[in-house]
Amino acid sequence: MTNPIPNASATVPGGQARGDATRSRLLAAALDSFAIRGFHGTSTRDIAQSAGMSPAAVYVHYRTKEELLYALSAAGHRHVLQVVEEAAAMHTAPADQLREIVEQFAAWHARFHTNARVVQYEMAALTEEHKREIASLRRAVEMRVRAVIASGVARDEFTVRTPNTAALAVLSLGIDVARWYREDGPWTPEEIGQRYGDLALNMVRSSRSAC
Amino acid sequence: MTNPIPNASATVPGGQARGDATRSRLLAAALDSFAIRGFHGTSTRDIAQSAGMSPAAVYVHYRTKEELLYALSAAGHRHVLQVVEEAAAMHTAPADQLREIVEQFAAWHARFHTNARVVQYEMAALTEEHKREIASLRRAVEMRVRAVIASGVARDEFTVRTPNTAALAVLSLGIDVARWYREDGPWTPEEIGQRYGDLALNMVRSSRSAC
DNA sequence: GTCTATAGTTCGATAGAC
DNA sequence: GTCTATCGAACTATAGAC
Repeated sequence: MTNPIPNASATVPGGQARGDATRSRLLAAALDSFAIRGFHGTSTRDIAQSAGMSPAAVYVHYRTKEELLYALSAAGHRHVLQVVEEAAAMHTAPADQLREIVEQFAAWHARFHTNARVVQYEMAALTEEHKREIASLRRAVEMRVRAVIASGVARDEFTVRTPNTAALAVLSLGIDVARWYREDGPWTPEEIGQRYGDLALNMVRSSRSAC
Repeated sequence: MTNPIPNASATVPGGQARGDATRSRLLAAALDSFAIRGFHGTSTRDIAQSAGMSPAAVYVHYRTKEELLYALSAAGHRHVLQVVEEAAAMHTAPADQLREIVEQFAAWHARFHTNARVVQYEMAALTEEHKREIASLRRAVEMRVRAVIASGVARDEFTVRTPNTAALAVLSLGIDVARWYREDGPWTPEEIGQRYGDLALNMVRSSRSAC
């Protein structure tokens, strides 16, 4: 799995390679600050200093601070949607699909927790137009999870009585990982994914109804 | 259930009643702004204007903007801990206790979603000392949920293999309500509580193991 | 306890040299 | 594309009159 932030060093030689590398450094610096202090708690001077350049140099690459946030939010949202789509495509049985989706979704929020914090908690700082664009990516993720749960219910493999609420709930499990995850914590992203995948399957298969 | 923000109108006549009423107005104004724009996205001028006073008048009642945040965060945390303790005390069977806790916890995050947002997403803006004090209240909530799940596992009423992860997960369900809840949404806080209570019970009683 | 006025700092963003 | 220098606005918080 690749990093959600496009890296200039992966682009073809020549062309915009050097400029792209600087943009990547800026994105990485902004991501760290936004994740720790939030968009409004971060100054453009903070970002410039982390990226090793003057405050003015930032504006050669991004016209506003919000544009930096948008680039990070969009890249993260597109990446997480791709991860969810690929997880669903790996299986045909709804139970396998749901487990895989939750596993990858939760692991993503741990592995890329700084980007995940920006994705999940800084949407309010986007311009209205950017907010709308991001919202459609989020809708796509939710619809994918709803479809998997609905198909499991239709096949009588899931017994949950409120499938759309269950979709929201399994997404909440993964999203909240971005809030509490610490790199020096006791679990790896993969372990978190596995445990949450199990719990999510339990959620949609009520023990009462199944017995 | 009372409001998490202490209201001056409930205090005895005389004494600090008038001053308390002004403090309550300030707290309410700060809460609204912090919930929508975040601590760093809110200026003391915003708060003063919402409360109908001059920017300078704020400082008669609170010495810093952070002190306002701390008052809101502490009141919210103390309230949610009380709600969880009372929910646990209502029952003796772990299944009933867990359902009641999750029901009340999730409903609280919907009913008091502005306070919940401050409680869950603005901790980083507190001073180190205030952060430590709040952290101990949060620990108390988590330990209470862990104890209920552990007792259900000990009695073979719950079959979950990772009880502490399950405790974290059921709390995540409730906490994330603060992020997505809208007052004009399709569900009442009570409905959310009931549905999430069901889902949480499913989580700790794996259908596979039970059958 | 409220106000007007403002000190002193920091903010986002720009100008212009190299 | 980077820098130094800075503009104009907004910020937290305080001073002092009433």
